[in-house]
Amino acid sequence: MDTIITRFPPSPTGFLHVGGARTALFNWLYARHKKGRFILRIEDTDVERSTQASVDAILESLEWLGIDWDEGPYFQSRRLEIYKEHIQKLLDSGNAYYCTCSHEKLEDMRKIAMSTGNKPKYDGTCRDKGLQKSDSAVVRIKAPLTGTTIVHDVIKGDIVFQNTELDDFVICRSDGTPTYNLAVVIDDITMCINTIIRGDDHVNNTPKQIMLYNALGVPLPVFGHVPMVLGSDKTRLSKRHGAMSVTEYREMGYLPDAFINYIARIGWSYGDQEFFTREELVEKFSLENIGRSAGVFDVDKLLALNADHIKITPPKIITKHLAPFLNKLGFEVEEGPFIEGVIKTLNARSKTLKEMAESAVFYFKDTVSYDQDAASKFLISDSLKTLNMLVTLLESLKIFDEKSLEDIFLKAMEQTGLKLGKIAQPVRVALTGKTASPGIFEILNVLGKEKSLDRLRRAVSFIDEKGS
RNA sequence: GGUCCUAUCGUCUAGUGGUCAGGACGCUGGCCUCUCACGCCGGUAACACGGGUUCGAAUCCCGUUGGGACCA
Repeated sequence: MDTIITRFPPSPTGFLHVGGARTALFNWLYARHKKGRFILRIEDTDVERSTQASVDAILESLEWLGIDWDEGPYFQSRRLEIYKEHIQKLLDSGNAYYCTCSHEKLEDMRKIAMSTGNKPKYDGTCRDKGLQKSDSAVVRIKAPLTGTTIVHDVIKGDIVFQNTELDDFVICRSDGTPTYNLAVVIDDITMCINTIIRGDDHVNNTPKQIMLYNALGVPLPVFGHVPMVLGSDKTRLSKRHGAMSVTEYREMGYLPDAFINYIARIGWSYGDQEFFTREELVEKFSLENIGRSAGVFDVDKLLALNADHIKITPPKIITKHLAPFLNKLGFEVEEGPFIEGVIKTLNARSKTLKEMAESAVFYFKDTVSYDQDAASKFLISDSLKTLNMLVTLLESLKIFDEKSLEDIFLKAMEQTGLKLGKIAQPVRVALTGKTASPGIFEILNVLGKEKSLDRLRRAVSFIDEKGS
């Protein structure tokens, strides 16, 4: 079998959005699964709206998602000569012709067609005139007048279009620039793309493109149109549905692997499986399992998947992703056992990295700030005796690990006759300032003897001061 | 308006003529427990509608309705 070659061709007119990311992902997954090639092409023929900033944003997003490309990025704006060459070929072979119909004439044509209830399409005035090139001439394709054009879609099945619905569309404007469909087809042909997976907003372009392949005498690629990703109200995803740019998801604290896991599962499935690592996605992806109907983007589900990925991702890797969030809160992160220990106490408790960073703050602060309610409830004179006892017991502790810490608390329970529940809360507030936190043995262990003792002593003096 | 696509719990989906219509998220009851979580056990909830085809349809066909996209 031939090498599978797929591509992702974004227009640099904005950031990479969720739908585009999924299209890129599907093409990438398919290429990787088939050990083929994945090509990135920037469709920047719309000079007015294309910006370098958008190109940068798109590349940055793809990199974050871990979608790498084997060729490119190619830029359409630098390929004008190639398009011209092929347009000339079409002209030479009689499959295209020059047309000098004016805008006004075209407009009239459209109005008449509409008023008589017909389709607004070019009537073929110049089709057989054999016109030569001139300043105001555009180039039109000579479309078949009868019959049907069938799109053999691997996802949707055969889609039949009546050729009478199509017309001699323009492939080259009077200024010599190619139109969208022409440029796409020439690019796909010259880049040897044999599998085109794209959003189903492109299905109506496909018959036109097939006509171009036929006119050029080039075999058709495999087409697959994936259904759209919609917002919660089932309309096209837009700002009012929340974040659209994939970089926003990075900023909200999602792991790239969780994000691709989630977007892959909109429209694609593998039996009952919900959770996939990147490797599993590559291994199990197939075009056959892409569904036919549009899917709604559900943040809750993304969140749940993110929590699952955070749970199973090794702390060392989480460190890299978490660091920027901690930095933003004003803390420097040093790779190593401390931060990894912190992560181990928090990874089952965090749905996002942002949330994890916020929960980790108490580990980094030199002096913990007590929540008012927590302090007034637990840092009270009743707790003084236990707190002091724990300080003494901890001071004498040689080996500071979770096991011996637990023994210490057992001892304190015996001596005070209190249950762990009673003892734990004041300690928790002393250590974290809050009533909700990871387990106290874990925290003590991560903090280490000195910091732990500091915090307990400070709680003691806090109570003393308050009492006097 | 025309063309095209589409229709299983609120959401993502499994299902390919015979299943108590399964899973996940959400919501919810309980267990576990040093708090909060995690985890575990249970519950809630769907085949859009109407005709066919068939001994039998979520599954096949045709309409209707709904949703979406594209073109203008």
